[in-house]
Amino acid sequence: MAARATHKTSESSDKVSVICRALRRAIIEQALEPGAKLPEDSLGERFGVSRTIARHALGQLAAEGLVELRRNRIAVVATPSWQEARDAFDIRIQLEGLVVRQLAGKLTKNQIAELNAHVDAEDRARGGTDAVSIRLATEFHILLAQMTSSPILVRYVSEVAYRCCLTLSLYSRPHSTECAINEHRAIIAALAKGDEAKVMDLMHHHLDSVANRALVAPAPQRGRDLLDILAPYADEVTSDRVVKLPKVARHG
Amino acid sequence: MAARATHKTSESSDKVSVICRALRRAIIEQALEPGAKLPEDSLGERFGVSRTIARHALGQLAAEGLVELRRNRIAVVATPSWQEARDAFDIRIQLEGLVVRQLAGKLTKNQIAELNAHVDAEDRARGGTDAVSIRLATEFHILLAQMTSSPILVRYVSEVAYRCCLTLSLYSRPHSTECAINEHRAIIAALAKGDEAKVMDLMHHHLDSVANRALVAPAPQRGRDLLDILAPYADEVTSDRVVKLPKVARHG
DNA sequence: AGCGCTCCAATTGCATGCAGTTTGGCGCTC
DNA sequence: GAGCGCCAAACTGCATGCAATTGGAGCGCT
Repeated sequence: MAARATHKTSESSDKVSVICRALRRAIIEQALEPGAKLPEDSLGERFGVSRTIARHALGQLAAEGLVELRRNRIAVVATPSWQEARDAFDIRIQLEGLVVRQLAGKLTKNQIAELNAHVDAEDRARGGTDAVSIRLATEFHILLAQMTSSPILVRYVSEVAYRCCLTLSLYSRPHSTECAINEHRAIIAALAKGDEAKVMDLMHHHLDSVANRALVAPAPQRGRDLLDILAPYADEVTSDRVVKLPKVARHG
Repeated sequence: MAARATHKTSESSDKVSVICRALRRAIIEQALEPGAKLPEDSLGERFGVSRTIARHALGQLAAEGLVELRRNRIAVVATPSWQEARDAFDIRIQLEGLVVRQLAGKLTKNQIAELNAHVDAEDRARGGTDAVSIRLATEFHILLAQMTSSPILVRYVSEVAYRCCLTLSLYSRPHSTECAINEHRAIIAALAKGDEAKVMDLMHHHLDSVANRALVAPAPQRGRDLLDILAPYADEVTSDRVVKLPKVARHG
């Protein structure tokens, strides 16, 4: 029972890691929505630490892509563009393909039981809020990744799954988690049977359908900053006056 | 001065990012070998910043997997296990497959020229040290990733490529970069022709062969004084507080 | 000599303080 | 009323200081 897969890279028990975990969870449960401000002072006060620590935690979360940090500006919860969301799902499909390929036919009975227990928990949570359902669904995938015992794979799958979580809260409409739960069960079954091709296919379609359910309109561009949109166009302008557009209000 | 296409996500111009870049480069050029100690004091002294900043930089590099951080212990350059190295290459193959799939047939003339120029540089560097060759080869892949304009893909490919760099310095024998250079040229050609299947295949075999050439047997490393190693990297730091000469005696 | 203990230098963990930058509101002008 | 500039509050960037922990040298015991 080697469940003690503590990542040596980070996530020990120092204060920074605690704050990271708390914020990460708050973000993926949508308690903190994309764009929410995260001033160092407030965080420090809230968690009973100094600004130094809060700052460090924000740095870590920025490295994971959950938080956006701009010099001299208040940190905010990341608001991925639609295209970034799409990219994140593409990457996720590849990575989780790697996971199930490694896992097919190699799961112990205990592991299968653990997975089933998790999905049961997802089932029980169906009555609750969407946020909790989404978190549990995400954690199912992370649990799978952990079973590979590959720290690198765990880290990347976790990160990208959290990112996808974030985009779900931005672009998805009221959620229907039930089919996802069934797909989870199907994946477990195929993994147990050791049918690698089948499980790869299942996982691919599972993630693809989640992505498609979530990322509906090709051009919502909600919450996207005008300057970002115009950035590629400004590159071709040679005048030095393009740098500063007046503060144009977003229509909306 | 030409407009810098710096990504805003991180790597701006604050001191932490500068130190991260310097250390990252020192690590992938094997000036800092896996296992090398990175005390906050020494880093701060060398780069002319306070320990707070050095610490923050170490945190970022740890998040990228280049540095290992253990509570109350001196940070060290990461020493991936052989298995982790193998996993990193597997992930890399998947991610770079995504890159070339997106890029096949979509490159502009300028981009193709840029790629060719880079490989030319690799060619010229063949007489130099292995470290530089390895860095250039890695940067070729990162350059490809950047052409997807997908920040997420760029970040993950960069990270995992750096990690692979690290393992190369641990497990590879005297390098033969020439075939890699030819493979780079072949990839460019296939990308330009838009032959997606071909380029996927080429990239897959390219990375696989690099991995197989590299991951053979461990090689022992010798240690050097940190401050000496970092001397050339500290030049980029613009601070009057930079300490010019090491004043820490090496053992013996 | 070999083994364990103690103690101190080295180093990290964290808070606080100060300086520089951004934000947003207020009043002034047109 | 809309725009512009100014100023204080809020906030970040960074250095420094102090307490806690580590590890290793030196010392004594067996």
